[in-house]
Amino acid sequence: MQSPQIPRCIDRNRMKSDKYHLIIEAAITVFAKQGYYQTTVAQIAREAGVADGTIYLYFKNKEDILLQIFSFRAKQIFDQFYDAVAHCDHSEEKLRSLIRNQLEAFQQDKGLAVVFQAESRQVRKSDALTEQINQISKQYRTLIGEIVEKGQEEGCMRKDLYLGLVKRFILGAVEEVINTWVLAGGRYDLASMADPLVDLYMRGIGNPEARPPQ
Amino acid sequence: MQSPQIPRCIDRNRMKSDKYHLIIEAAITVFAKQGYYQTTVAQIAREAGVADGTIYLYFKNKEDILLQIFSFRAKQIFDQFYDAVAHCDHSEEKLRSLIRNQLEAFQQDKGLAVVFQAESRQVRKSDALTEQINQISKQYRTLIGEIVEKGQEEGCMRKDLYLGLVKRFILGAVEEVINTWVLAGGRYDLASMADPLVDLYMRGIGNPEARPPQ
Amino acid sequence: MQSPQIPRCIDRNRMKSDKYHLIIEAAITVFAKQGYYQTTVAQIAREAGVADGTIYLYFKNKEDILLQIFSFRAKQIFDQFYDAVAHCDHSEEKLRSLIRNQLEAFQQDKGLAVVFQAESRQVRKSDALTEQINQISKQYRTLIGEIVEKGQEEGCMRKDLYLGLVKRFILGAVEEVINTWVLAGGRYDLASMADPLVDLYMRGIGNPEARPPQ
Amino acid sequence: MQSPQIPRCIDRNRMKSDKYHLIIEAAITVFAKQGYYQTTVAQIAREAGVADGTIYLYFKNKEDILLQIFSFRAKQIFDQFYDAVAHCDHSEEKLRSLIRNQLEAFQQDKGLAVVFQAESRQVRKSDALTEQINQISKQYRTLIGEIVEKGQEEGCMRKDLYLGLVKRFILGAVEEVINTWVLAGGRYDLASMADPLVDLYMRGIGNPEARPPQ
DNA sequence: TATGAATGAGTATTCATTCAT
DNA sequence: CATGAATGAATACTCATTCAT
Repeated sequence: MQSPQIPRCIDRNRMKSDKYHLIIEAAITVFAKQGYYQTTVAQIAREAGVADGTIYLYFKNKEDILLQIFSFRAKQIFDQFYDAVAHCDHSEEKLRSLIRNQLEAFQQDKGLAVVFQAESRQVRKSDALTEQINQISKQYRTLIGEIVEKGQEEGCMRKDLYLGLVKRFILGAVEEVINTWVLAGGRYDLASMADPLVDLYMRGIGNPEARPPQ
Repeated sequence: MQSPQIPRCIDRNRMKSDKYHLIIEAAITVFAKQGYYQTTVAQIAREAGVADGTIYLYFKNKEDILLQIFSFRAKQIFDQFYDAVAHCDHSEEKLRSLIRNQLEAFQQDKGLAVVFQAESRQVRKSDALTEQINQISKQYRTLIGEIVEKGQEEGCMRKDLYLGLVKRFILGAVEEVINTWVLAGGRYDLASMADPLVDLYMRGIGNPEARPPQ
Repeated sequence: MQSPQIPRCIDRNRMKSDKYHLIIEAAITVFAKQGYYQTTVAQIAREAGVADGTIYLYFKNKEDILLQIFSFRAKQIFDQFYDAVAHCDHSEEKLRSLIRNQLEAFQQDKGLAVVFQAESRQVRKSDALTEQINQISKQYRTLIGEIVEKGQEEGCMRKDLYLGLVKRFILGAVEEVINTWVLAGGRYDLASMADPLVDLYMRGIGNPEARPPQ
Repeated sequence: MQSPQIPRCIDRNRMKSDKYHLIIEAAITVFAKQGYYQTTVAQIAREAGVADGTIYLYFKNKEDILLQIFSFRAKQIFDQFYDAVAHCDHSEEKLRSLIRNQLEAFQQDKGLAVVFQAESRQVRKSDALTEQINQISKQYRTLIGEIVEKGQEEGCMRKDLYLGLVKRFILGAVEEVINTWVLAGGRYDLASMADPLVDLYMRGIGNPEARPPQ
């Protein structure tokens, strides 16, 4: 489950004390509190309990820390999503599982959620970072797209849908739900919103009784 | 082109030469391109064609420029929304009008859209700014809430809805649609997505045929 | 005599108070005392009586200061050499005038002499700097070469000379004389060594009496 | 603290594997390429194939490496000079031998030549280093002085010479010849310049035919 | 001895802000 | 009002040196 991609680190027991993760976690904490640009490298170092210079043994520069957060931690999370989706048969179940997993993941690591929400929208800090972010969200959208297409095959989802829009529709709503939770200080149960949200995805807000069956 | 609502400014002749708007527009342009923190005051000044020091005759500091963008320009826009909504009878029409207006507004001023998308998610630059942003989005959510409640009264919207979630559901989706358009470089017609999007809001992605009528 | 090449500076009266020269002189002083690498930009600023940031209004970076010293100040000096040489008829007089001028110039600005001696030998700080230094010394060697060739025509200098070696022979000796003077703290009259040195150039150290006239 | 005078080390087997020389040679190589201040201790360590910390088992600090290069390697070389001079009878031969030896020595170790040329001119890195450099060049000048004085006794050198100037005259010329060779990338035969150079020392560039015999 | 991860003091450079003109 | 030269506090990053292993 844990990150096998860490450079020059094989021993699983050492991993927890590894400075790399210490710094990553510290950075998430401070980025979440103050934002990337408002955070100094010295603050990350202090939070991690290491010297300023130590950070540069594990990261190329300040931006690289953010890049690693996105590439390493995000991948960890999105792998979970894939697993969760794979274990469901029905496409509506897949969607429900995906949304619940996403809400749970962010609920478990609020700091990471904050960093994602805040920094991924920022304009290009660098090409590498932009690309990383784009790649992640593209993967996510692809996953949603696959679920919807499967749902159309199964007949439980409408066939007259512009897929690109559906993806944004789903992604945007769940992100806003997370965002609101983040801005509220994470004080309520985020995961419990999965089912009502999926209900909205599926049925919308319109009242079918009021509509003449077309 | 020039903003008629400047407080403490009555003389229309002076207004055109007013540096205030020049700087606001320049700031939006540069913030949109580079983000708030990556932008220097000198860049804004150059873009506006004024001296660095001149900016401090109109704005308290760099952050105040962003604050003014949110408070002044945003209010301008959201006033339009209110008007648009007020001219519709039916609540679904109100929602449709709101979404279309929002997409049109951002399509007309892509720079502003970018700044909104990017900077409003950033954690506290200052209390004043955070408050400003919160106030705007609260107003917007209130507007949506009113529309939905009216729709429930009219019977065209489901009554079994958690209103807080519906607001995020609508807001998140439209923002993501805008965001995608921004990231794509604003190269397609954004406003045309209003109707399909509202259709998704109303009907969701589920296929009612496949559901046993409950 | 004064630098007409200063950017955006036409008024000759303002020139003396110009920060550019203030910083150049300060840098020469501090570089001379401590060497380029041992000198901090803050020290130059303090010596010049300006703020640290002011330096970057006139110079691209620390290295650019050294580059300007070489390109601007050195050219000033070498122009003098050309003048001095041009005013002499006889080639031995030209050589004598050149050497005396060089010794006088460095005597008048010991700091500059020190910087030249110390930093011009250093390996490539940058391509621009290396090129600048090479260009200067090449000009100087060309000047010497012309004098020697003229001397050969006039018959007062030997014709069986490898010109490249002669240049180094002359240049090296005078530089070493300057260098010794610098290391001795500049406490004796440098210019007075011109005539004895040229005597050595012309006659060498050998005793012609002891030689069988060939 | 360790090993200041390696030459006295008798055990030949230890010497070859001795890290001390490995590091000295590595340092010369890297100093030659980049200059003292531009070189990091880590680079020397990598070039020597040892760990960074190992260097501090053999040298007090970075500067001590340079000090050792000057004191240890330079002495090695200047001992050769003494030998070479001692084996000549005639003082002109001594001078010739000295110059040829110097050129040969530097030709054989271009790196060392570069380091000498570049770093010895630098202003005080430390008192110990300055003193070391001064001592070496003083020894060299003393040697030259002795040769010249002997030449005066023998009658083959002029007696009307200011000895201090003669020393600089000889030293400067040969150093410039070396310097030029270094800057040219060491691509031609340096040692072959010894005889023409000594010819210049002895006879100068003047044409005795043109001079009225005094 | 040998290692190399960790340290943290030191520095070049940027940039929001001021103020004399 | 307008300017833009000057300021100097703030900060990312480097690298000589140490020390636990």
